[in-house]
Amino acid sequence: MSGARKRSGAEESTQERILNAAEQLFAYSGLDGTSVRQIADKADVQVGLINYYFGSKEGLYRAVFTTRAPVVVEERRIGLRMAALEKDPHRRLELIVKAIIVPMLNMRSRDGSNHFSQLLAREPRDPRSVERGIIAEIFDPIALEIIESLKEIWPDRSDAEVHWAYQMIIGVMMYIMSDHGRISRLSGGAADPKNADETLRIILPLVMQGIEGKPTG
Amino acid sequence: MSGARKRSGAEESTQERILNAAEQLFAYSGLDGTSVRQIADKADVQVGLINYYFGSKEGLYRAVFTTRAPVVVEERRIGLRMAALEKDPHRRLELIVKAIIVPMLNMRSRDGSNHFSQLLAREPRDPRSVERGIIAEIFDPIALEIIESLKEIWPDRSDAEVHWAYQMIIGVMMYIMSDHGRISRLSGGAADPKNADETLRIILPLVMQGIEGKPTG
DNA sequence: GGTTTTTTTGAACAAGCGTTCAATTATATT
DNA sequence: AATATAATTGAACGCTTGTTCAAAAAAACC
Repeated sequence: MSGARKRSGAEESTQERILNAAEQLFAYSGLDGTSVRQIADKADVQVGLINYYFGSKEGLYRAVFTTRAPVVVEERRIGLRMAALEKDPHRRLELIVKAIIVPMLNMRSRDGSNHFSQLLAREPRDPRSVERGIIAEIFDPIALEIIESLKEIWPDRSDAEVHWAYQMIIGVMMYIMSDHGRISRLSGGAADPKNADETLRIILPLVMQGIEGKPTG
Repeated sequence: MSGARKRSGAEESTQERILNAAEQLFAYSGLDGTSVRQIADKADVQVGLINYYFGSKEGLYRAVFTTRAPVVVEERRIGLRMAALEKDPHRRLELIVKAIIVPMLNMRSRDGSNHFSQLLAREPRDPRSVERGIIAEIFDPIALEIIESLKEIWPDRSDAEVHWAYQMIIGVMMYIMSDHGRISRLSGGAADPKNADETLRIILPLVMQGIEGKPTG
């Protein structure tokens, strides 16, 4: 039954197998909709090992984020540093927006963690996410860095204006990342977020125009 | 124990009490995170009555949508008809965008159904929502009507462009509706979607500018 | 006022849940 | 080779899950 256990040279550790299975199932069915036994089955592992390695089901949930999220955060940080080198405000802004969106699109097409983007889009939409504090812990710091970068471009804008602009970028991106076929269904296939390049090409000017004009007055 | 059972003249029926309790709990904990016993307790009702009236837990979940959603859909339809009377393209577009956003904001501040907006923002973010088909059944028709209205304003835009513009409006709105304090937390209270008027005042120009410029070229 | 239908009760059902643990096997250390 | 540590097994724990159902109460009907 074990199937793909010791296939290639680089074999997965037990923890990794559990994390991969958990990522996939949590992304599809959520924290409550996934049972530890489902995860254990998919990982080809005994149920007890989940508690042995991760303490609890929620511990495993948290572990998925702490192992996967740093990749996105680091990519964003690099993009932000590159943006800081650009003098032209318009181009600088575009680089900042790209620093936010591109790591997310990358993750979607990356082999090992294509499910994590769904999970990540899902988590902050859950009211109980606030209690867990995962998003606050992992993503608030980089979010504040991004907002600081935006403030440098817009010294005349108020805090609220900058924050709302930021939220608009995140909002559009998150919405598209968490789409499960409705966009394609409604448009008869004309618009499809599965295509990463196309999505960026369309979304970028939409977002740029939205946030670049002076909001009030 | 029963508490607020036969208080005022207009007393709630058993079904209504179950629906209200379900709406609230589903909004906060999701379909899987809510148990029928929690709902029964909150509604001050026997567990069996949920299956008696709604067949199953998912039947109740579905019933919450079919009883609450038509209000939003109808408000949008009315807003769309009003927009059709406006000749100026810019103002027409603004009325269409308002027809999308305002019913959602209204629902948030309405007494009986303030939790439904959270539930509604949550449902399409669940991958299994596609299997349930609730969103497709209830909201696809009005969505297509809105897109048709947009096409009338933009006869030169491609299907994909119009659909992406529509998705951007919905995306920003949904993101803000499903926020659970992060926007306020990050901005130190400067930006807070709890304030409906303020939210519309800020979001409207952001979205308008985003979709009004010609996307490609 | 008696009869039929609807609603409510209270309890039970089997199945699944997350977690624990002693016993066993494998790996690393000395 | 003997010992100590880590990983895995297999089964059990108590509890909650959604659903069912016969019996009792209430409401509607003729």
